[in-house]
Amino acid sequence: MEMYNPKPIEKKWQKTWTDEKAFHTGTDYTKKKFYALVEFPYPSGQGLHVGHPRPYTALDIIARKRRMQGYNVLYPMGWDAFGLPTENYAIKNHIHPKIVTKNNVARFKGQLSDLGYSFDWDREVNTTDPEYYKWTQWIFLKLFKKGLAYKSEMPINWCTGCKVGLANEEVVNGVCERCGSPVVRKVKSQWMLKITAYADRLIDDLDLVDYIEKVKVSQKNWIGRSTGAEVDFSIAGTDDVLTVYTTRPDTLFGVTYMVISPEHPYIEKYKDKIENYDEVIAYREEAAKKSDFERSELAKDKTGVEIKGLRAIDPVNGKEIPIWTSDYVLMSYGTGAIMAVPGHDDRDWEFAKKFGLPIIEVVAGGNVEEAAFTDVATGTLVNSGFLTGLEVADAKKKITEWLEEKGIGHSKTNFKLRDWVFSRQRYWGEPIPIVKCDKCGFVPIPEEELPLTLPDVDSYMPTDNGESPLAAMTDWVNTTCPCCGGPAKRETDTMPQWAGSSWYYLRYTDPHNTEALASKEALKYWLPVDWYNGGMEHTTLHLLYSRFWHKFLYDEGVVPTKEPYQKRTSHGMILGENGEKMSKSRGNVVNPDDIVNEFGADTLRTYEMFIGAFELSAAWSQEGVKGCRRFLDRVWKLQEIVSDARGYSKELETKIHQTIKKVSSDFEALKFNTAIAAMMTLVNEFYKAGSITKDDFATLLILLNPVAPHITEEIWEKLGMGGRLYAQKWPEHDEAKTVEDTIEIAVQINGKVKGTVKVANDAADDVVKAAAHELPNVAAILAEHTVVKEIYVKGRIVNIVVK
RNA sequence: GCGGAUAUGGCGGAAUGGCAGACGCAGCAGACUCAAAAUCUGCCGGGGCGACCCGUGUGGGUUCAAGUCCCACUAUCCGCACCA
Repeated sequence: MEMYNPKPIEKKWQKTWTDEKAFHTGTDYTKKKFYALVEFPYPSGQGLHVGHPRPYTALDIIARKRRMQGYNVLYPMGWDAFGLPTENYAIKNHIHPKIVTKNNVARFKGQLSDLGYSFDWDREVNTTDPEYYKWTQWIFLKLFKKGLAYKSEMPINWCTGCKVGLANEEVVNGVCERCGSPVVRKVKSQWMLKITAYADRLIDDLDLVDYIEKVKVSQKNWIGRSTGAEVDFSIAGTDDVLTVYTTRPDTLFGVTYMVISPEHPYIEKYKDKIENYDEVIAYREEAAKKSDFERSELAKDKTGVEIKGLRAIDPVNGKEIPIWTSDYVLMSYGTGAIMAVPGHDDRDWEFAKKFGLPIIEVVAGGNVEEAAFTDVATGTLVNSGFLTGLEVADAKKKITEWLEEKGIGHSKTNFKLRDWVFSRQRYWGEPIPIVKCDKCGFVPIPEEELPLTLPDVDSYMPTDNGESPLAAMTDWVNTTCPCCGGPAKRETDTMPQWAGSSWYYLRYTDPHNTEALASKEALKYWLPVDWYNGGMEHTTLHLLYSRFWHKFLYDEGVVPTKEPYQKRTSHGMILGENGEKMSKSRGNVVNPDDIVNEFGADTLRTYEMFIGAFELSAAWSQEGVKGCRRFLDRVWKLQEIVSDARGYSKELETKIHQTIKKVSSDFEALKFNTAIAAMMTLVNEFYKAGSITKDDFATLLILLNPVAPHITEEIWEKLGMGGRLYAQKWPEHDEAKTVEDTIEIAVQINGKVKGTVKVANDAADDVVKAAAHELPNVAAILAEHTVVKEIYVKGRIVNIVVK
């Protein structure tokens, strides 16, 4: 028999599957459906990385299994192709991003094709295709018309050297990654999407879906819903109040100072009253150099400046307290001002200690001289006037009622979630379909004019003043107002990469539709996505943004479901051989092409699934790859022992049924490593038996087919099994046949294993116990001790407690 | 800082509270070979001649029984809103 040679086999079957339209998604909407989705890749210049095949293979296994189970399966693939790296590459090499993208996509597609995935390539989408982004723009217009897209002054990272806005990632330790110049925050008018309007539903509707728990937790934490109160503090000598948000209104009697963000408008408003204005402004300029992230870190050194000349009055006791400014208070959360309760908040405590501000205990239970006491479950109020003696929860309720009665505060739900900054001063993104007219303001372009295509430009560099490269295209920018017909200018910012990926799963259901983003029938049939797998790194933002858009489209009557994804799972990263993240600079990147060339695609697929627990990161091992190739070689050579009868019959039948059961359930639980281990064990058993029947082999081939589709299809054909393997029915196990005739029971004395006994699987309890007592070393111990207790766990263990 | 996760042989990892180390890699020994590779067979956590003893990051606890449950630590990794 010839040796297993994967290359021609894989090419042959990839071509056959394409010719036979084996994985073409049907449009018979009466058939039961299954929509499997993996995150579409960003087609980078580096080509495919061995991290990509992990999730793709996992859901390819599920998709292939579902087809064998009789489902109409949608398993699509596409390209999330707008983005910074392509644009930066284009700038550097003077190649149009369109061309760069086209080349990268071709490379990625070729590499993916070599891996034998069952994608329906007729449904390929590309976010940079005007026929695609036409609908991205259409969704934006809908949002705009509903008042969910608005302009606001937001800071950007501004490189003082390159004179361009930078992505957070391009800012390293406060300086520009490229030129090393300091980066400062510069305020710019930007498009925002009002995701906060959906904050409650984005949390509450998590009850409707089956996401792995840590994904739900990360969504909830990101949204960060908290309930507390807004409280007005009068400013001494003015009619004004300083409003703060607090989750601990119960600690109002413990307020010893207030802190406002360096950007707080009162600094300008009370410029004349502030005695040390210059010092305050100098501090603000210093703070502007730090990111929110750096600012909110619990740094050992808190910084801040007292605002002299401005004092606040605590509404509960009329005490006058100082107002400070510090960069740990962010303008972007709450009201940009806090009441400081150093006795019961860690950051306030640090600050008070550093600047010698008083600390008052108002909740008993800790030692506020040592540390802030923040436990809300056990504390009782002290030194708190009418709140003294109450539990924290009751005090919160009572003080909130009191504040509302007096008209100086009210309960308030707050979210950490902020509105979505939707503008980018970049070329390679979807143009925002808005024009600005001096008379009419911001005017949406008419829907029938979509797509608003990106004009070709020669230079993709942002302009010196921080505008998008599109701003330099005067022919394109100058237009007429769709409303009044007068002169108007186009919006020159583009959308972020998140835009295209927020709705791509909808387009797959009907990718060539020219009338709508997808037909009602297609959406009704295919939604929701049954199973969406992606990286943990996308489980907060991408998932949140696409859920937000979906909910909006649901409100608009465009989609029929409240949630886009019924089930969400996540995979771990593939690390380099040294256990570090794979990267060019570390020199530990493994290219899947090399593995396919040397061992074959089936080996790569098998290894990626065998490497470890799917949800955990795993280090690559070239030696481990060899082991998987060896396994496939052994499967191939099973052809030599096929005969009319099995070597041993009953035991092998039991093993086969156990394997069907385990592989079927392990695939569903994403436990591919143990499923493959079980198939390896079965192959070992086949060899031990010496001979197997065609049917035995057929069962193994079907089970292994989703993992290693080419080799199994080839053997299927060579054995003359009839038809195509991909079109076979998934096997069912017979529960009765999974039970072994005799079982081994461990025998323990005081929890220590002393030996095992073999008994019939239906042996009565006392028979098993008697057998256990007869074990020589057990009998010896029993002769010298008294039995206190004896436990028999059926089919597992006997534990005899003696003294 | 905030949020999430992880820790088991030389390595990747397995184990509904019930025989720790399945399966694979590496290693060792043997078979085949002039030889090597490949393949096949056996061994393979540590200590001890042995009966046995020790062993799942650390320290406590619950239980007849703990890698698994509880409490307190330690270390490492990932994300943090303009990377995707």
